Amino acid sequence: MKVTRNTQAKTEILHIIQQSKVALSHAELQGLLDGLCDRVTIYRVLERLLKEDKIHKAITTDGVVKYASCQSTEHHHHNHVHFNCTKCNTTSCLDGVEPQIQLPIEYKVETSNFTLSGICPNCNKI
Amino acid sequence: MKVTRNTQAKTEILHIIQQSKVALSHAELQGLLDGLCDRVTIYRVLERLLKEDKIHKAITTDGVVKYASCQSTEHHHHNHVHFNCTKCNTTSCLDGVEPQIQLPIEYKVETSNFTLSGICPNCNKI
DNA sequence: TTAATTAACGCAACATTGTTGCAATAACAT
DNA sequence: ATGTTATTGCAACAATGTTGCGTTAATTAA
Repeated sequence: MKVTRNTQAKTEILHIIQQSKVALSHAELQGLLDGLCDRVTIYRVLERLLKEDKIHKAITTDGVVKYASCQSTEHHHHNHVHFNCTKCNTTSCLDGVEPQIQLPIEYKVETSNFTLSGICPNCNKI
Repeated sequence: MKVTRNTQAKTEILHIIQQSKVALSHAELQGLLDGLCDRVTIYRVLERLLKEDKIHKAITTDGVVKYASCQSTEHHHHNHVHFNCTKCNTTSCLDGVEPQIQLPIEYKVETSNFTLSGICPNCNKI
């Protein structure tokens, strides 16, 4: 694979993820796409967008994989925190928040996933 | 459900998890149990052990759910870090390590999942 | 020790999520 | 416009997780 093509599915999926204020699961994307493309295509497009650093993955505390767009212009900076609200069931990036971790140097970290679960400010008000 | 019973399956599953130095997935447990009980029973026992705070859940950076025993005598203290080695494919608790996170007070945190992925000290030597 | 109660189990069936192979399609460079 | 091939759709499968229900066995009480 040398060139990557901007197909209809890829364009639309990226657009949806970029418009969304919250991270979306495969199933949620499928719903929003409303039959534009096949289930399998969604998986493959997401894989490609991840590789191209256009989106990143977040995993909720119960193991659901969600996707969000990369806001920062600098890539390789995905060690921010995600918050999953158990009331409205949304997952969103806490962009400003960065965890400080001291770990033995013998560990070589490649990727990370920090997810908090609880009640978001919006649901807390109600 | 009022009383919880110490069944053979529950006893053995907890034993395996407590003996293990690494966190185990459902599939790994099933392999180790070698037909002692049904697949479904493993799910139900794990659920019960979680509720009883005997074990805790860790989710790897690619969404695999793993289970580990709770070392500390104090419960409700599960915000430690897990490390997932991509080489030997093991997930283990970094017991000493605790992430420092500053987040807006409006967030009410209930559970958390911090997982790092990369190369563990053991595999790094080789 | 035995009998009664019911938590927990096994099994079957299903739902969801993710993967793979392959022929058809559609981006895109020329 | 045409050729190349990345990407898609479809079908089939694998893995993971859930649910209902009749049976089994852990525990309590007689």
